[in-house]
Amino acid sequence: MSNYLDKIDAYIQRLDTESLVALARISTKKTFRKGDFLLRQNQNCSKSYLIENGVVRKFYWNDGKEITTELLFENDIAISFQSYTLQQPCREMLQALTDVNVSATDYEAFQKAKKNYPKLVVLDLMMTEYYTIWLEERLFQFHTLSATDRYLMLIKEHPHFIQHVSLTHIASYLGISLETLSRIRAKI
Amino acid sequence: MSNYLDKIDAYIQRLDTESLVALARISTKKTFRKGDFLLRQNQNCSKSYLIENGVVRKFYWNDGKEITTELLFENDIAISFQSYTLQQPCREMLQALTDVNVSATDYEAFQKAKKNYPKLVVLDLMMTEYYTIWLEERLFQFHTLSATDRYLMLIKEHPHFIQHVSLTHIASYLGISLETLSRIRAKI
DNA sequence: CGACATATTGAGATCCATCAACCAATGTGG
DNA sequence: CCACATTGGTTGATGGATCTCAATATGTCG
Repeated sequence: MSNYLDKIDAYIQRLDTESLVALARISTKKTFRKGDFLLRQNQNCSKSYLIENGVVRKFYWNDGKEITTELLFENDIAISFQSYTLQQPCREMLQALTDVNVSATDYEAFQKAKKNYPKLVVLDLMMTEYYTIWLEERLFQFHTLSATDRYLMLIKEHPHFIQHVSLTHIASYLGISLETLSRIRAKI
Repeated sequence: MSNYLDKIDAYIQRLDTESLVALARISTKKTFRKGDFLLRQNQNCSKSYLIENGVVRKFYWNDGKEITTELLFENDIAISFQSYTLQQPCREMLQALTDVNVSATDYEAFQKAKKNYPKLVVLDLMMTEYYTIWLEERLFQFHTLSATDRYLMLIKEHPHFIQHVSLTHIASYLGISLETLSRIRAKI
């Protein structure tokens, strides 16, 4: 899978100057403070945020509880996919867990740029494919792994999560209670 | 969400003749008998199958059990996404649950066609986005809903599933045991 | 009919959530 | 600088949801 990230990276390197300039022109640097929202509930997700440094969490409210669905770090792209794609109000919010620097790209501007620079459509497709494969893997884990196995998988695949994110959010991300996570960790 | 299917459909209707012809030229009708495999484990998923009629199930083996991940009907596209996209051996298999007629499109031929007909890239992106949003919704259900609620959601959103697919496969699709599903149904 | 797949039901075990008490670290106002 | 509140994490007791194993229908097809 990280091969595929390399492939996307290589594709960007090989892009013609015009496409790259067009992309740069619609992107702007932004900074968020710890606790700030990049995207609030029920807003339209009108921008995609490429994280340059810092940590962002994606979550929604369900039954009075926050459910964390994604933890985003350097070089990850923070969007609420459904809201961004359909340009509808979002269920999921994006919040900075640390101070965060991003490169923000406007949805409408990107759509226009894709019309003029078809290679950006290919890029969009590749990035979407990458996210889709990630989703499939995550669904696989929920479908077949126990709480303990999901945690073991997490520390194997994303050891840095533990250092940068509270156990409360990790537990929610794994779909288990904080108490259960605490017990799993104690037992290992 | 079905709005988005309409949007994809409208996009296809508005495609220029050349793109449509190119697409038609790389697609062939095929028939599978009940029980046949459209795709076997560890094969490369080298074709996408647009189902014209019949039912197909996507599943993989885990810990000696079949895990059903998707149930596909008329107008659905049957592929193993990761295998298709990365052209790697697949974990998931595709099997016909009934006699099935499909329109099969070769992966390589489609990649070439996309180079010559950029609108097909847009189409590919739209279909991928649709699948991705479906995956997000499914993950949401695993993340937050109980077995009973997942079943209720299924009969609400996909009432035809019950008529065409055995409870054994439905249970697996919902990530619960056949016995639990049976009890849930008895209680309602 | 017999054989095989499919579904139901019961009993017991296991996993995990919930509720509650407690602890440690950090921050804040006086 | 202390008292206290707040946040984040641990631990224990209990109950509920779901799984597993086993027995028993029910249905289907040669």
